[in-house]
Amino acid sequence: MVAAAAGVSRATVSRVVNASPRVTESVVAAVNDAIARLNYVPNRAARSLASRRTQVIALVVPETTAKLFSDPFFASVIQGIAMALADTDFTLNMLISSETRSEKTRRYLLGGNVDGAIVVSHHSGDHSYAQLGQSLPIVFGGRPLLASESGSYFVDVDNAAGAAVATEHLASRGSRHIATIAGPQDMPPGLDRLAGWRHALALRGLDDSLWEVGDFTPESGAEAMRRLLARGRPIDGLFAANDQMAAGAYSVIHEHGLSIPGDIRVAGFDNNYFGSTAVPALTTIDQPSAELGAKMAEVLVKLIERQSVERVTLMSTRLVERASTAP
Amino acid sequence: MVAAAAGVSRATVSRVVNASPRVTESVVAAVNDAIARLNYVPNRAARSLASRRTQVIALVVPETTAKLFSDPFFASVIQGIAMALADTDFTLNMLISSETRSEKTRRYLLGGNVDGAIVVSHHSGDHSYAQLGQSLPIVFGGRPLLASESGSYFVDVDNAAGAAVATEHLASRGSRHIATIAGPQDMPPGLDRLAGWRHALALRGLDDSLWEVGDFTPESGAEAMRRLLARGRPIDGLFAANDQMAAGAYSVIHEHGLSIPGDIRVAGFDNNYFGSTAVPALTTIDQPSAELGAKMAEVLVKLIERQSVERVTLMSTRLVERASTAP
DNA sequence: GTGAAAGCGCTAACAG
DNA sequence: CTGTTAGCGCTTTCAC
Repeated sequence: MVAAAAGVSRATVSRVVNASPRVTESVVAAVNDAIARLNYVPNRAARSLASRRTQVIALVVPETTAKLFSDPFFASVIQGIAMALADTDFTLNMLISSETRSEKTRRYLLGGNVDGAIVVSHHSGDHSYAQLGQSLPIVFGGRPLLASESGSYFVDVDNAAGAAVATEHLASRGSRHIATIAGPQDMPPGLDRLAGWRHALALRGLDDSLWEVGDFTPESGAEAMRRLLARGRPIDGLFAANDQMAAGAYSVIHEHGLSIPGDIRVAGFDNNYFGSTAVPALTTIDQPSAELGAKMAEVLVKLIERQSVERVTLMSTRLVERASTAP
Repeated sequence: MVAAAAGVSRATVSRVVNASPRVTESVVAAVNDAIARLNYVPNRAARSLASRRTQVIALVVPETTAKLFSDPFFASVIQGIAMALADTDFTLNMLISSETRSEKTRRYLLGGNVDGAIVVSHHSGDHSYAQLGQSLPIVFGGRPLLASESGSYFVDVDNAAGAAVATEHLASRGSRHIATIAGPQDMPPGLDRLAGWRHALALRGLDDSLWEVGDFTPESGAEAMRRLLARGRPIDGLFAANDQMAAGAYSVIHEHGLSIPGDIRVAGFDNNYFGSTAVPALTTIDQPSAELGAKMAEVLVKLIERQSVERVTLMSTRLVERASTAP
């Protein structure tokens, strides 16, 4: 180790690099100076081999969700993770784990190649990696679908609260027959946003039977809207569980010669450009996606460093009012 | 190394793991069996320390492009990289490198922490990391802006050809006064798409003075369209250098009481949902984004393994015809 | 507070 | 073809 040419031993240099408290100040300065001068960069491999810590965090992305990236929300979450980690000594290792290789992923994770993992999936309820949580620090994006897996650490957005806010907003603007296009009922966001809609209607004493299920795609939103209108009952408000489905619903509403917000006020959830570029611009619920990712990274790092952390972190949402719910 | 309990030496196990050709078949079988039985996973750190190869590839993302992820094109490129790498033993390490830390990134890359790097940026012409190419295998996404940096390896989409195809398509549908909203003229895609538009018009002997520059955002597209219309000259065709700007132009065209494609046929570039969700749906040029990423990974891996590769790889585009250019 | 010595788990010559 | 012998560059007891 050349830096030892700073007049000290390799061990001391190591201490300085690792910010050990028990090193004389003058020595620290001398070593740091030498490090800068020699352009020294510690070798990660050697370091982890000796310390038995890898400084690597895995980002597990179930491949069935190859579309993951095409969803701006997740892209943003991942960005948040990357940004948060950039301030630490941890490195991000993306694992696209297809179903056929999930066993391989599992072994890789347990093989001492990473210090912890972040699991992000469209099927965020899928905590099938939850069991690993006992052998390796893991943080999930999204609450588990099953209560039985509630032992895991996770960061989630408060879906129910957000949905309730959007619904109440529609009501406050005057809508009385508020329908919803819910997400898949086997995914927590699908369930929770429907529950939030119900909750808000209950508080107002409004009817909560006007709901159809979609799969978060624009097409499914259009179909669901078609089914809702086919019921022949009055509808003057719509809460779509995401902006994509709201966009799909838009086209059907227009097809039927109805206007937004004139005949039907519409609110979505996610705040992405499906909503912002729609005409009229869509009122929606904004999720702090990058912050969510950053929080996941933060929780994981604490977990790895054995600091105490909450098992559950819920991030709050924000209503973004736009033309689609004008009074 | 427990697997040595398969009756052979550590060295032999190593050979089997690394698929060395000179090992007796029966021995290979025995070792593999033991590996499976003992659930053995090689330690990456030890491996790279000994072999002096890290099996890590850096994905460098200049942070000035924090919006990088919000662009579906790049998200898809990154996905392609990740997918391609999943089939190899290489691991992806994302580096969000802010300007202030670019020196740190540089040192990290040269510090023996990675075997190679992929640089992806909005300012794809920025090959400021190009110099590193001499000490470390590097592949860039997008051609360099300066010819002087042409020594680097890069994978790019054939922007000029795509733009020409879109423009010729407008002409073939009957447009004779074809304008363009170009991208920034300090970015290769901005330059090349403008050049492609010019080229196509030249072949037809059409006027090529109708152009304005935008910055790839919808807002800039709207402003550019406003300026184009303000010229007071006839326009019956528009090629926007990306779908976002085309979307921006849409609103201005409609504001002016003009119809698409009735009065003006419009074509974009990128094929993302700005175009597919626009009304009428936008004819555009599709880029094989995921394949582009995959190709970058492939080229880099070959470079690392000292196989021969082309310095330049151009991927071809595809015209996606939609309502905005109906005859 | 600092140095010396002993590995971390694996690969890479070099002999056999 | 396979075993032996050395390290890879760093952290970490354990003395001093």
